[in-house]
Amino acid sequence: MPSLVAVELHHWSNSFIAADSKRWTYSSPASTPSLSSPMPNSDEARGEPQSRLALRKGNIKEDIGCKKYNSKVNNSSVSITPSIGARFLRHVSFPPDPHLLPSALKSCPALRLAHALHAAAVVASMSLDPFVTSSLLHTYVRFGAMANARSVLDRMPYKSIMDWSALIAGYAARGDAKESWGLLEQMRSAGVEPNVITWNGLVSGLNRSGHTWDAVLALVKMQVEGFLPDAIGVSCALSAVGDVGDVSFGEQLHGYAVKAGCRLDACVTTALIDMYGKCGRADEIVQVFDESSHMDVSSCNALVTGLSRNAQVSDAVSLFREFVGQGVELNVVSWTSIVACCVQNGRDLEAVDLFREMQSEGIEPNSVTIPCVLPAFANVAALMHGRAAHCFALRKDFLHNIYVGSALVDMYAKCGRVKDARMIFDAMPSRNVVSWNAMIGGYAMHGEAVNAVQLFRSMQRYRHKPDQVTFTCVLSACGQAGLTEEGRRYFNEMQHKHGISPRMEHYACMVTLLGRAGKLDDAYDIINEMPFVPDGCIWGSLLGSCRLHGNVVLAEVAAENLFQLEPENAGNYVLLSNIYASKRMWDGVNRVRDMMKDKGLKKEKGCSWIEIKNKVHMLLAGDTSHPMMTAITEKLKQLTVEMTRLGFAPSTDFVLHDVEEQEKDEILSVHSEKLAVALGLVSTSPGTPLRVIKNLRICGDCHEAMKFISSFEVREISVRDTNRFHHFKDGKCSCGDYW
DNA sequence: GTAGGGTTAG
Repeated sequence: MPSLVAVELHHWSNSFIAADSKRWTYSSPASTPSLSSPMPNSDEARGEPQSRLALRKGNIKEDIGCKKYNSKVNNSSVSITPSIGARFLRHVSFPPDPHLLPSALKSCPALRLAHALHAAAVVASMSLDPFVTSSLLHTYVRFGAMANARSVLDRMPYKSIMDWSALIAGYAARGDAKESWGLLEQMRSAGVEPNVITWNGLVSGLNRSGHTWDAVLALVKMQVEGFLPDAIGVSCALSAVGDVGDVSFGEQLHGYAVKAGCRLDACVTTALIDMYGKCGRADEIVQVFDESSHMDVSSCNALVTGLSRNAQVSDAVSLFREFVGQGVELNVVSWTSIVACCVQNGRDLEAVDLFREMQSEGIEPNSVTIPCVLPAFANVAALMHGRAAHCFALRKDFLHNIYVGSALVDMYAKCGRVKDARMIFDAMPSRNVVSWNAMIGGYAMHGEAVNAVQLFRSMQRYRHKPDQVTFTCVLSACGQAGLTEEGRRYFNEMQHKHGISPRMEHYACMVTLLGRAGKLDDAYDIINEMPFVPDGCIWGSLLGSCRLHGNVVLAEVAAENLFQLEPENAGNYVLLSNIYASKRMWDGVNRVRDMMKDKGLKKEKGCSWIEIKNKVHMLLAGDTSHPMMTAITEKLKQLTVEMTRLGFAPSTDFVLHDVEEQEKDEILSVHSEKLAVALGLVSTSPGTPLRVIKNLRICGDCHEAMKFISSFEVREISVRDTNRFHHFKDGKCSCGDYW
């Protein structure tokens, strides 16, 4: 019977919410008579968009969108009205039965439905039934509606230890440490003795809400008050200690766990590995793992992540392979961990391969996997893979997740689809500094400086605090758009208004910004004022600006510094030589030529920026007469034949998506691209013409294309224009790439 | 008929 209620509720809640969204979203709570005292709620009362309500569904951790979240407790109010209760009762087939309501609440999928059930209970005079109230309280805690939960508890004639504990854990998990401690006291004064579970709930909640020190202190206090922390409390505290990075406290907890006999508990092992990994103790994590008695998948995952954190990427990957070979039942966390490990260490193609392998193993990605793998798609400009991830996220209702949204914005921007990025950005129900940075950076990356600056202003209007990344994007955008004075102002505001000390990249942006505007002396002053030794990017930027404005004196200063920092970089010498040549200072040209000879450096083919630029322009413009185009077209034909032979067909979703984007006349080329990208990722290595194909069609920025060209035409190259500087070696971009 | 604490992936 309860399961039938659950099915009906689920069905009913969907239609109720769909039909009633306007009313729930926009109606003023004050306009409806209140049955009980104002019942606090959140989004409706604030008039926030309905999509935000989706946050309340299901797993709170997942919905808030972060592992350890810190969200404010709701204190606004909405009324539980008799009309809602009555409407609810008219809609369902079951009677308002005190035996059924708890079951209904147990399977309740949305907060507003819980409100309706609450209203129905009040209408049917069951709101004081102990089972009903207890269920209501736990349901409200589940949805994070703490003020609702509190109000229920206050009215409960009998408050059990479970009720108190749930509320305390709920407040702690929502970041309201003060309220949880207060409740603990109230609980005591009400004559209920807290137990280990109450304490553990407090420790766990504080840890999850990011109040890491509070969590550790709670564990200490628990012990002082005579409760012996068990495996659960120790695991939570270890997790908190890892975030704080206090390894000595972690070691004490380790010792305690041994004494208390819970060291070999699987969760303690995992938490210990995690803690040592976060504290940079790579040796300890292996030892703790080796000591554990059985192969626990969580410990395996923690080990992989721990090694990854400590820059032992190859070890992490080979260990993962060993686990696969040993038949360890790896789960979605395991696969996400290894994908994240590769992405974070610049192994994008390996990450993409592992992601595909994960899918072929039948492991479905979740809302953490998607933002982990998206940067890999973004970095190799695999737009179609990115879109597939977008479609998947849409189907799985992950788009409200702030990590998923931000990663999609970043992916679309890096793949040259700035408008798509903006669409995702605008639809995000909530944003954090990462989301803003992704969008502002996306604009800056594609030269849309005005949009970048405008968005930066809106960010401030929304009272979101910019960080150092935001300013890198904004300063770079200002430099590109020639907004010199504005850039200067932001550089000052960054330090004096926002308290952010400029880093190397901010100085590089300023040197570029001033240099480009012809204020070379100011640029030089900035370099001299820097609190650290300028790197090659800084001097390179100045040298580039000197080329632009024909300033030989400063060019010589910049070049001298650059030659010391990068003695083997032929591009620097060539640039100085070009500056001399533009002034017809042939002595200077000869001097540089001699220097290059002495060092055994040659002006390699393809070394000059102009040559590269011309090639990129030809490619991007789709110049079919270019010899490389013939090779690409030929390769594409081969791939298409091969794909057809292997029985691959382009996904309908993609085609429809493209049609919607009014790219009808490009459908054929999009098809080809998909085939090429798909097969390219299956069976080819980086540096094949496939990258050009992708860049050619989908990447508005020539950055990736340059990277590609340099990877197979010359071994080392330094490319600078007035906006950016790139140093390529063996196909890798090693400096000046702040994105 | 309800109900309290668990580690690891972004």
